[in-house]
Amino acid sequence: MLILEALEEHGTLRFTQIGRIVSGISQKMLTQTVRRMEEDGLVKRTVHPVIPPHVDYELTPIGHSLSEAFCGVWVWAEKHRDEIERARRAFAEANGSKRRPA
Amino acid sequence: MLILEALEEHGTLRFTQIGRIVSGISQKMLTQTVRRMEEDGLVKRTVHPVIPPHVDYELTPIGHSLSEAFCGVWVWAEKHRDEIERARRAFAEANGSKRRPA
DNA sequence: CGGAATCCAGATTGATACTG
DNA sequence: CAGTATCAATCTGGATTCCG
Repeated sequence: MLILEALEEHGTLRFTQIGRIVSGISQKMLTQTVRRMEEDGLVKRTVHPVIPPHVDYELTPIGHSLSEAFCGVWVWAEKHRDEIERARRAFAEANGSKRRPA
Repeated sequence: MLILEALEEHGTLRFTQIGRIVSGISQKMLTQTVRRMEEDGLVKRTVHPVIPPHVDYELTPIGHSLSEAFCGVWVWAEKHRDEIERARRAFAEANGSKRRPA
């Protein structure tokens, strides 16, 4: 989802640019994920045969449509994140104390 | 997502009923998932102290809202499933043959 | 019925080193 | 720059058994 959103917002990006935007991802996971997205037809991968190598990634129409589909979830997450956090703490306080008494 | 949709469509359900609707899920995963959903405040879990035990699950308002948020993804998946499948086969034929020559 | 506890094979992932 | 290859550690999920 993060890569999807990165490409949705920034348009065409290079490998390391995606890596910087989706900070915390290992280059292995980045490679695997963009490859799978390419397989699925969500992204187009363009290799420019120059030295040093230059590879561009951009969303396909299907990729864009998935990004839009996820928009609702994205908005939901932002909106309810705090509420979820509170629910977790409330649950921990109600049930956790019975399992891990002081 | 499957559990969420099951509860969204059928309303209140019992443990084994969810298991039947979400067929293929192990009871371990079912337990884990409904527990996490309960922790997150997405579902309400009601235990009726009778023998044999009777436990009901239903979505909370937040759970319903998440279900709605996922609706777009759900529709997208149905709509583009075939397209994704085709893209995968096309990719396999274009690239796989170079790595695994006949 | 609705779980909890245990065991275990296999999938994921990060870290690291190497390459054209 | 944009990867690939490999190892090790972790995490996951399924199967099984037991319980009130």
